[in-house]
Amino acid sequence: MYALVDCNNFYCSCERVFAPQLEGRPVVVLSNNDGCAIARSEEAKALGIQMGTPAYLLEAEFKQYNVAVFSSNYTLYGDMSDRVMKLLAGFVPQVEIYSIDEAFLDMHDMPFANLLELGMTMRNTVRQHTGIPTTVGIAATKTLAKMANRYAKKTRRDIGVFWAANASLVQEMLQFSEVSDIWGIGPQHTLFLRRQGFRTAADFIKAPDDWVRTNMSVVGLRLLHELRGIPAIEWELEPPPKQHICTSRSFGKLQTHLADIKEALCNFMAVVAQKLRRQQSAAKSLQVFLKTHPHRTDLKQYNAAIVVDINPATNSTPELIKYAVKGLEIIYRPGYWFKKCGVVAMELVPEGQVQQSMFDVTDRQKSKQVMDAMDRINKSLGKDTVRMAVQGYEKRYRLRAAHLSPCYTTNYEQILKVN
DNA sequence: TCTGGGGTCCTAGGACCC
DNA sequence: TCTGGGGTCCTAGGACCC
Repeated sequence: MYALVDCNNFYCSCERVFAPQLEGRPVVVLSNNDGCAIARSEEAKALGIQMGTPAYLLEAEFKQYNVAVFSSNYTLYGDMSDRVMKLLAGFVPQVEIYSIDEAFLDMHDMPFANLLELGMTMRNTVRQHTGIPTTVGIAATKTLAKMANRYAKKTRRDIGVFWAANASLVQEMLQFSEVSDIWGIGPQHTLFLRRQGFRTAADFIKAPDDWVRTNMSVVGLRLLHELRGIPAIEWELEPPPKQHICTSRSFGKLQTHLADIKEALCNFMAVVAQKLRRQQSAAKSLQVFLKTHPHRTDLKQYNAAIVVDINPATNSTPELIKYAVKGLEIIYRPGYWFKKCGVVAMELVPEGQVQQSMFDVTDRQKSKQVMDAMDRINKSLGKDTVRMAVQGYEKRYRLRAAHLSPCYTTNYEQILKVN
């Protein structure tokens, strides 16, 4: 058996933990740059506020219904997530952290008769220790556990747990779930399956293997098996090293000058470099890209990207910044208003196995020590304590974040005060 | 009068996830 | 004025090799 535990309206719930006066009030959390709604409390969902709606279209509604609006505060959500995951890990032998607000739990060695009770205990504990409400779905495979979780939300609101404990409960859940509700079935396959006459998951599991293989590839076939109760998706207990690492942002205001864009790009490059070091990888190439604003049809458009080879592979911030700037200078064109730029580290290799170049004059050992020291300082004293001069301090490009909450749990200056 | 077969690697594009 | 960001996996087709 597998359990899928997920945090209800996670970002909104995090904001509410530290602002309990918001209980009962609609809460919305906006994406980066305060662009669109990405998390909604139950009250906000009831108002009909859809996931992904641009914030500017919601302004009147926010005012009318006294919605509490927040910019996204990933530092806070990340820390709250760690706390939830640590608690869950105390209950079962294995936990796979699937996303910031979800985890698969290995229930195979747990006392079978009590799984529902176990689910409720976990849920209560997480709620009590972190303030975050969760929902638990328990079933024979990961895909069914996902479905059980959704089913719990729809039909077991009171206890917040659903266990597909026997064939008739599984069938009940499959019949309730539309094909579009299945984890792994997106808009394209939904359309296709509906046209073929499949409406619910219960319909879909009757489809012949060959037909599914032909029309939906091995991914679809795996899914089919999972829905029939045969596990086909492996545990992924520690995340494999990433194959690409990207950082990109929209600018708070459109930018046109190379110097400003360069400053932004250097900051993004520094973030990527740090992520590379954290997973002990080095990059053999970089992609740098730059875009104008696609929705501003009144302005000239220009989108460009370039791949820059790196030799030898590196994860040193100053070295990577040199390559990124080189790429930017090639693709940059004056006279445009740019909305976004970014950098992707590609062809990642383990940092210990970097092929040395004969002509390399850099002292790699020393450079690594400098980066280690920088990462340690930034970890203990806050990010960006030590930075490259080119990263600048102006941040003219910076994101809009007009409704940011304090970092209650990670910054002493911003800790909650109780009077 | 006529042009094999089998394999690998790379890339672009599609689909999906949170 | 105004629409996020960061990933994965799979497949088909082309280039190339022997």
